[in-house]
Formats: sequence, structure tokens, C-alpha cells
Amino acid sequence: MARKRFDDSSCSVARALNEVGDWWSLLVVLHAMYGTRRFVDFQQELGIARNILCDRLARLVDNQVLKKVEVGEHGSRFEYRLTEKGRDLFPIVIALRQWGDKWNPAPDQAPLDLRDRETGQTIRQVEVQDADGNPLSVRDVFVPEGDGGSARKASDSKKKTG
Amino acid sequence: MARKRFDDSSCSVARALNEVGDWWSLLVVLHAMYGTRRFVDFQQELGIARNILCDRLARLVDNQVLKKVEVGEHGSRFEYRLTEKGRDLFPIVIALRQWGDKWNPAPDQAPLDLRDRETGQTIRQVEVQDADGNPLSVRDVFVPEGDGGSARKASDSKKKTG
DNA sequence: CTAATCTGGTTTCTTTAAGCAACCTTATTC
DNA sequence: GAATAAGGTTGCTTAAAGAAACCAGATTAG
Repeated sequence: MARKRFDDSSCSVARALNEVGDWWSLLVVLHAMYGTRRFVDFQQELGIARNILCDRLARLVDNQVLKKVEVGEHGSRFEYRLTEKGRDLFPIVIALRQWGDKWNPAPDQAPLDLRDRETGQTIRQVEVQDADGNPLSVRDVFVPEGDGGSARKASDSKKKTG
Repeated sequence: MARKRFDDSSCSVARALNEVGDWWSLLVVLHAMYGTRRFVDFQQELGIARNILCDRLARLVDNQVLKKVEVGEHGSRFEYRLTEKGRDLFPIVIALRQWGDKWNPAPDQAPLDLRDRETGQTIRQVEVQDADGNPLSVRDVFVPEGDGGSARKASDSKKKTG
């Protein structure tokens, strides 16, 4: 596809997408969160081509989203485990799942019911919140002037070409 | 790239990624949240190829993430605006941004400081929360048995091949 | 000890999509 | 009525995704 590289982009979303923004990476991370750790298991569960899986796993390891550990049992067995950086993708994956469930529900499938292990209660919708925990929409936020980056004002100030 | 289609996937993350999981779509949505609405503005801000931008915009409109409105000024001018479904990607975009800022900070750029328009206070980290608003990690959640889909148990139960 | 098998890949080939640049159409401005 | 702008479309090139075959080290079966 002749992808554009975002490594040096001043936008942290672009940099994030550079690491996990392709079709497979987030699905690999998702399955890793579900407990998958082995090459063959990823391959079978995802139905991904082996060479692509190789590439994605290597890249995720490079980017320290996963770590590759030699599982001592015998010798040449490996496991891919989430790092803290990888586990930190949890809200993103869950937010994506909730969005998918809300806007593209599968007719035959109940939306994922993820529950708190302690209380057994269903988790909340992932949302952007103010300091007090109240939900914020895109209209409710702004970027203070002098913000050092690619962001202009949120939901405001279309860069008029003139 | 011969991408695999996920439309019919039983996984809602896969279905979500099918709509906004490519390199550009989420960046288009991000810029739309920043206020960009015009073809040329997207093109210049993103540095995306025009044909790809066309394709992405059309797809996002098809998927009802954006709507294309004829802006009456003169006649053949259009604006691409977020729908509710599109605005609903806000937590995902913000979570991605926070993740990028945390794990791949730009040396010369301060992390995005997004603030509540009312109070002026910085927003929270986007997180998965239990019913009471307490943060949950991937280890703190589970999927009740009988969940109707692709999910096995979160952070548990590696499908032993046997 | 050799053959079959499992795991974790690598290689080759084909298909498809991304990137680039040129072009095109409708309107507007000069 | 020429130049410019918006919003595309077309064609070509390049690079990545997919499929499938092959491969090497370790394990188990006989």
C-alpha cells in the first residue's frame, strides 16, 4: 500500500496509529488481552497470514507493546505477552468494542458484556471525563492557546486558508 | 494490500476497525473534531493523497461517520461533518492521543492539554471503569459464561489446542 | 535411531491498495 | 474569457497483504 510513515509526525494520534493503527495490530493486542500468547493461537484465531503475523508480532515487540518470552518448558517455544504499554491499550480496545457494539451490532450476537471481577457488575461506557468524572463531548473541550503542537482548537477555528 | 474484509466478523472490534481502522480514517475523524470540514483542508492538513482522501471520505460517509452537506454559499461546495456516530469516536481518539503522548512523547512537543470548556480544568485519562467510576485494568474484568460471541474469558483461558 | 509432528518462522508469488501527479468540471473572480 | 479554487477522477508505480510452500529446531512415536 505504500503507507506513509508517521513516525516523525507531530501528532501523537498519528504516532500511536503508526504503532497500532493497522488492521491487525490492535486485533493481536485484543486477543492478547483475552489471553492468547502463542504464535499458532494468534494465527488460528485471527485467520491472519503467517508472514503478516510474524511481521506484526515483531513490530509490536519492537514497539514494546508485546514482549517475546522464551517459555522454558522445552526450548524453542515462545510466548508473546503484553507489556504495560500494551495493557495500556485496554481503554482503546474496549472503547472500540463498545463503539462497534453500539453502531454496528451483530444481529446474532449480544454485545460484549464485560464485568468487574470483584462486583460482577457490567463496566461503564468508556468516555472522556472532566476532572470530576463527568462525561465530556467533543463540544465541551478546548485546547488552551499556546498548545505546543498539531492541535488547533477542538471543535472550533477551522483554519481559513487566508 | 489485499486487505481482509471484516464486515461479517463476529468480533465488534473487527467490525469497528473495518470502518475506522485504516491509517487515515481516524485521522480524518480527528481533524473533523478539530473543526476541519473541507476537502482541501483535510488534504493539506493530513498530507493525504487526493484519491485516497476521496475514498476515505466516501467510505466514512457510507458508514455514517461523516455526512456530506452542500454548503449553500455558492453551490458546489461541500462540508464533511461528524455525525453522532462520528462524534462517538471521541473517547477512542482521545484515548489514542493520550496513549501516544504517554508512550511516544514527541521530544519537542508538550502532550495535548485538553480542557473542560466550563471549568478550564484538564480532562482525565480515558479509562475503563466499573459501575462506580473506579478504574479497571484488563486483569480486573471478565466475560460471563455464555457470552454470545468471539470473546473468551478476558485475561484467562488460553484456548489449549486439545 | 529414524520418521512424523509441532512450533515458529521465512520465501516466493499474486493481488490489491496507497501514493503521486496529471487532468477534468463547475463556479468565481478579475 | 483567462486564471483560480473546490472537489474530484484517471492512470501509473510501488509497496504491502494474502496464500501457500518450504524450512529448522525440538519432541514424540515406533
